[in-house]
Amino acid sequence: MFMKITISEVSKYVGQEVKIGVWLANKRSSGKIQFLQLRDGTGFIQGVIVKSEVSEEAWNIAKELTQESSFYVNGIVREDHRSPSGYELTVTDLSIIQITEDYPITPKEHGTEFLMDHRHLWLRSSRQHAILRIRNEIIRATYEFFNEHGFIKIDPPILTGSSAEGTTDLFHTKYFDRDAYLSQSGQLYMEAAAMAFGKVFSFGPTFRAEKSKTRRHLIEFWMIEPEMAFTDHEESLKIQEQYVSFIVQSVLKNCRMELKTLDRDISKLEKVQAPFPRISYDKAIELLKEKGFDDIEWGEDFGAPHETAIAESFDKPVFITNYPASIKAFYMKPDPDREEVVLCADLIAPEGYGEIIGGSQRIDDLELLKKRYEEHNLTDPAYEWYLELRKYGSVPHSGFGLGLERTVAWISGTEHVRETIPFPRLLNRIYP
RNA sequence: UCCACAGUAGCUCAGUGGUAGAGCAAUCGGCUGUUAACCGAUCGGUCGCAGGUUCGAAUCCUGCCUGUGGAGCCA
Repeated sequence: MFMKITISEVSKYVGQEVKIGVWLANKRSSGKIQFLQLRDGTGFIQGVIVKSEVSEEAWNIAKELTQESSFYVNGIVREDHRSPSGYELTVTDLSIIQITEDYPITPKEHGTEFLMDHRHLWLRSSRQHAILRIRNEIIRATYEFFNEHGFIKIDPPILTGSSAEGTTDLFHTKYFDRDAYLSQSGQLYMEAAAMAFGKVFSFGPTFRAEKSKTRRHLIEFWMIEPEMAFTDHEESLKIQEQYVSFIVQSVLKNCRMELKTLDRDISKLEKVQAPFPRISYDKAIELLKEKGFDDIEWGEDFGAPHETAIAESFDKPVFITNYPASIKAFYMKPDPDREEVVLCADLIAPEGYGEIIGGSQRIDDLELLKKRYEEHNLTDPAYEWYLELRKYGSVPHSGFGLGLERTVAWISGTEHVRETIPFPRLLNRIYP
């Protein structure tokens, strides 16, 4: 009886005969020898089958194998310098589970539309594997970091009775006889959670019904939203840079193979160590004018080309701090020394990947928050509970939101966020 | 919503007014170290849809549909 193992474990079984459940990724044959490119979800390995060394039956089965056919393979694990992974499997026997016919994704190049129509199969490719394993490592490191730093995970609702910030378009649905919306941010609920548990974080999906159509946008995406009581903006920035450094270093440590598969320039990631540079909104405007952006004026928000230009001046992620209050969310706390700007920061990733974090210190004064409600016409009684957080033991508190897919795109060096989530929801795509 | 570009074989593309093409995939055959293997053969078409111009349209014109990239908005 052979050990049933996975491809990820082969290094422990050199010289032994093992059994692996696999799919055929590709095959090259040469008359009396066949090279089977095998995958089992944990990795890839080449199986070599030689006609003179196996039964006629096994040889004929191997000849019938088509791309993505499923089968059990028996073989002896061998170290081999000719293999990219260092190991090969000398096949001794095969038993077919299913012969696949007409697998749509061939070893040749394909266009994005075709691949996205076959996303359920595209996930099997080595490149998609690498990206989604890096995504998994970032998620794993996120839990590790926040648990180590005394945060507890709190899950905000996905169905809400009103919008969080009143700015973006929400997905509308029915809640029995009433109106409801899919969450575009858990933040307001996380503020309530911070007043109950001190330091909290959420990790979940968010939904934006905006007609955004760029490489940085998804309709459904995942956010990590920490919220911290008794924490000012400065302390929040320190947590943010430590957190981002931690996930980058975790990926460097635990996803070497994946980064290599993706041909990622590792030296750029190695520089991502806290502290990160900071530039005020005022200074950023000056910097942009120096770089030839004559059209930008104080009080305007930055577009993607502006963010990229600012990020180019640094080799680490950079915080842009203290934006004008007029272009930021209603709940952000004004700078006590300068009422027209707020205590906030966006973290811009290097290499043109754009904003990955938006954060701020929140207004803790009841009267000021009421005033902001009026200015923003937030008369919906569904917001009443949020005001009460400032009525019963209000404390200084700060929080931020990190966009998972943009972070995965940056760290993995993936051009478009649609490849950083298993089944992307895009403006014109809800299939598969 | 706006701007630009694209739609021809299962896939990736060439063909820009005169007989519908190539590579890959698939099928059959050959090859004992292949790395997107290679070699030979076979199979493969509503040229996005509708209308118009023309002796003749994949090709020119109009409208529509679908997609891609970007803008705005945002993470």
